[in-house]
Parts: sequence; structure tokens; C-alpha cells
Amino acid sequence: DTTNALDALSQEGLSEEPVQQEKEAAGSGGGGTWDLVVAAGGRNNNKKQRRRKGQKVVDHEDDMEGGEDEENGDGGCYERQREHPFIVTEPGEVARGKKNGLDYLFHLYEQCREFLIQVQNMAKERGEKCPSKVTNQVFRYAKKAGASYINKPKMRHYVHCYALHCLDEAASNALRRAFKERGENVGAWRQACYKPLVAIAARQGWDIDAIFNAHPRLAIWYVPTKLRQLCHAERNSAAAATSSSVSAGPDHIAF
Amino acid sequence: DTTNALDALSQEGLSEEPVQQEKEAAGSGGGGTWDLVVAAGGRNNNKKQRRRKGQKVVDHEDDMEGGEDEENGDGGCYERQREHPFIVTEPGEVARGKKNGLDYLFHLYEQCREFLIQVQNMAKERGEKCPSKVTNQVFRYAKKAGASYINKPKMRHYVHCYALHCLDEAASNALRRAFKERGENVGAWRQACYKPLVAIAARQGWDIDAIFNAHPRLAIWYVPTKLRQLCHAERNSAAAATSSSVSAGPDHIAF
DNA sequence: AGAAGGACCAGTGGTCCGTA
DNA sequence: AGAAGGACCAGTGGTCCGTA
Repeated sequence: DTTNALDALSQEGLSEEPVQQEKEAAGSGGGGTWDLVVAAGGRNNNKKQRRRKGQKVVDHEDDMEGGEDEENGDGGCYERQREHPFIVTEPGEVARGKKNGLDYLFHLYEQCREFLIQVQNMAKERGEKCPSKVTNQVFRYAKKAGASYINKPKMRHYVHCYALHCLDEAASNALRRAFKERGENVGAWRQACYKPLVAIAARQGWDIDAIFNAHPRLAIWYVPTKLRQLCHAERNSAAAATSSSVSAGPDHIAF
Repeated sequence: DTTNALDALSQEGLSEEPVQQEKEAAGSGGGGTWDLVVAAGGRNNNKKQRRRKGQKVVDHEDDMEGGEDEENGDGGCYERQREHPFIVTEPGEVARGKKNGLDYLFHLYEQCREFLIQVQNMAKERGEKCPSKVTNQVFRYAKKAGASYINKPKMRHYVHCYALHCLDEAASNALRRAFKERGENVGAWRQACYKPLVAIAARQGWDIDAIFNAHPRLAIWYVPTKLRQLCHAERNSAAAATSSSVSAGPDHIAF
């Protein structure tokens, strides 16, 4: 199976296939999982990589060559590959089984930062526009460099969790321990990360952009829409409460 | 004609039509030139504003209603309106005739800055993402606010001229006087603005982005691609020259 | 059910080129 | 000819939803 640890952090590998990969292949020039999986498939590795089972049809040009439906073949039918799902782990804990831990999640953010720095250095050398954030260009570069396990939806999904880890590691660690103990799933932990961040924003004048920008490792990430909205809503509530406790203005409901 | 001065800076109005407008209508909520021109046309002001003569067909839905070709009508045929072209003027000089001067050009950059500030304030109030540059959103807002004479291609075209004005007003003024005296056109003056900017960049370590960002009025503008390229090319040339004067390395041509 | 990520989409930065 | 700007286009930020 996939448990030859490649990195002290976690179980990596993929959820379907026992294909080993070098996770720290950044800059090594490709040759990652996807290529191996395709080669192992034993067919369909001619011409461009074929559309996978279930993938949406966007371009009808190379549809159905040979009249053979991929849905029916099962001998050479490789499944779509994905990273193992995250589970809530304590700091330092390695996830067991086909799971990834939260130290590994945060490690992905550090890897993205390294890819960004490489993209920035290349841009500067060439006299091109230099990105200050992790942009599509950086995700494309990461993929090209072999880090196929990094993708935009995933990284954006957990940005605020990483933010808490950066801004208040003690609080982040405590939250992880509490949620692990209670047996909560990753989604519940992820939701719970918002609240302490809003509290931090409250203490610092509600400017979540300024808070992100003041932290060197966090400044390269876009502030997630939902976090921004929560800070805004909470600021307004707090202002209304403060104001109504002094005087019930015309646009507040005193209680 | 259009010479009732609306603003001490320049002849404004439009190149085709004697329609007066309030240039400082920012925030007044529309009612600018275009509406007046359409109303003065005397027809075609029903339903949505009709496509103007020569305008490209993008949407075929409301094409040719009534089978009448606009090309043929000349009584009610209003021409497409444009701002007067710029001419090279000295500092303080108001352009005469159907022309606009360079103080007016630079004034447009200041107006854009004011529109940006308004957009930023609105974004902050609403807890939305706050632009730090003059973006499409700002141009859209300017248009909505009645400043129909502001548009993206124009502003982007002359950004580096405004940059020189910000960074070295004396040099900018001298260049304007020289080009006016020689009777050069705006295009020639615009081209000539690059060189002193590259010289400024040379003195400050070639980082044109840092130079823009260090100036509060300039920081809100994207560095123009061509200026960035010129700085990069010139830096490389300078480095090669310096290097070859010390030792002719393998990738330099000594001379 | 909970979760990973391909793919889509509205609106961006950039500027060309049909127009005046 | 010189110049203004509508309109286009490739690639963006953002995230949904078909998939595993």
C-alpha cells in the first residue's frame, strides 16, 4: 500500500492507487503521479491524455474515438485519483490509514509560498509583472513542477484555517485537540476556525486585510470572502450593541 | 462652439457636437453628454439607446428595426462623439481651438484617483474587497458618475507621462516646453517621456514597481508594460556594459 | 454522509484596430 | 497623418457541483 512514508508529515499517496510519489519534487521538472498512473494504465497513453471517466465534455472534437465507451471497460479502467481526505489531527500527529493530517495541510501552504517565491524570482529576472499573492499562475507552476496534489479549490477552502495557525498557533493547536477529542470531522473543525479569527479582528480594529498583510506568510493569500463577511457582520453587530447600550438610535433596535 | 470654458484647464466639450457638459459632475448621478446628445437627436431615443453609426455589431437581436439604414439618414444622424485630441502645452497653458492641453490630461489622473477613493470608501463601508489600483470597477464607476470622458485605453496610454509629471515635475515641464517649441505632436512627446523615467529608474536600482509604489499618487496606477520592458532592457544593457568594461565574460560582447 | 478538485463563469487587465 | 476609445480576448479570482 502507500504507507512507505515519503515525508514525516503524513500519509500521502492517492486514494485509489498505490503509486508512490516524491512530494518534494518542486522544481524537479514533472514526472509526478499523473504521468505514472497514465503509464500504468497500459492503454490510452497515446496522443494526448484521454479524458477520464465522468469528466465533463467541454470539447466534442476527440469524443468517442473507435466507438468504445470508457464506462464499459473495467480491465484497463483506471479510476480518477484524489488525495486522501484530511482528518483532524493534533499538532505533530501523523494521520493513519488513507488520511492526511492537518500539519500536512499547513505544509501545503508553505509549499505554495515556495512556489510563489520561485515565480516571483523568475518574473523579476525577466522584468515581468511580479505577483504578490498566490495566483492562478502559481498553481499552474506548482502543477508543472510536479506538485499535482496542490490545487486552487483546496487551498482556498482552508485558507482561514491556515490563517489561524499563523496568527495564533496556540489557539489553533487547542482547537485541533478539542475537535479531535470530540471526534469531529474536518468540516466541523474548519467551520470552527472562523470564530477565533473574528475575535482577533475585533481586537485589531476589524481590518482583516491589514491583519493578513501584516503577517509575512499570510500576506500572500487572498482574504477568504466568508471571513471578510463574518468580520463585517460582526463589526456591525458590535457597533450596534455598543451604540444601543449608550443610546437607542433611530436605526438600532435596543434590547 | 464649445469654448464656454467650464474649467480653467482646457477646452473640453466634444469634437463633433456643441453640447455643453459639466466636467466636474462626479457623483452627481449621470445626465452627462451622452444623454443630451441622444435627446437632441430627435429620434431613436425610444427603448434602449441605439447602436451608433460604425459601431460594431456584437448582438444581432435589435438589428435593423424598420429596415432603415442609419448610414443613409443625415438629418437626424448624430456622429460618434469623442474628446478633443491632446496637444503639447506648456504648464499653465490652456489649449485653444478644439484641443485639450496636458494640464487637463494630468487632471484626469487626479479625477480617477478621486473616483478610486470613493470606490474604496464604499467597499470599506460594505466590508467588500477594496481595490488599491484604478481598476475596471473604477472606470465603470467614473462613467456612471457622469465622467464619460474618462476611459481605460486613454488613461493607460498616458500613464507614464503622468508618472514623469509626478516623479520629476521640473523635467516633465522642461520636456513639454521643448516639444511645444519644436512643434512636435502629442505622440512624439509621449514617446519622449519614457527616457527620463528610465533614467530615474537607473538611479534607483531599476525597480520601477517600487518607484511607482513609493509615490502616493502614482501607486494607484499599474506600471505600463512598455515602461517595464524598457527598464528591464536598459538594466541588462547597463549591466553588460559595466561587466564588459571590467572583464569580457562569455555572454557579453566586449567593444 | 463528508470531502477533493475539474471545470465553469463573470468580470479583469491589457490593448488592438475600426473609426473619426 | 495622428489620435480617441469601443470592443475584444486570454487568462483571473472565485467556487459550484458532478464525482469518488
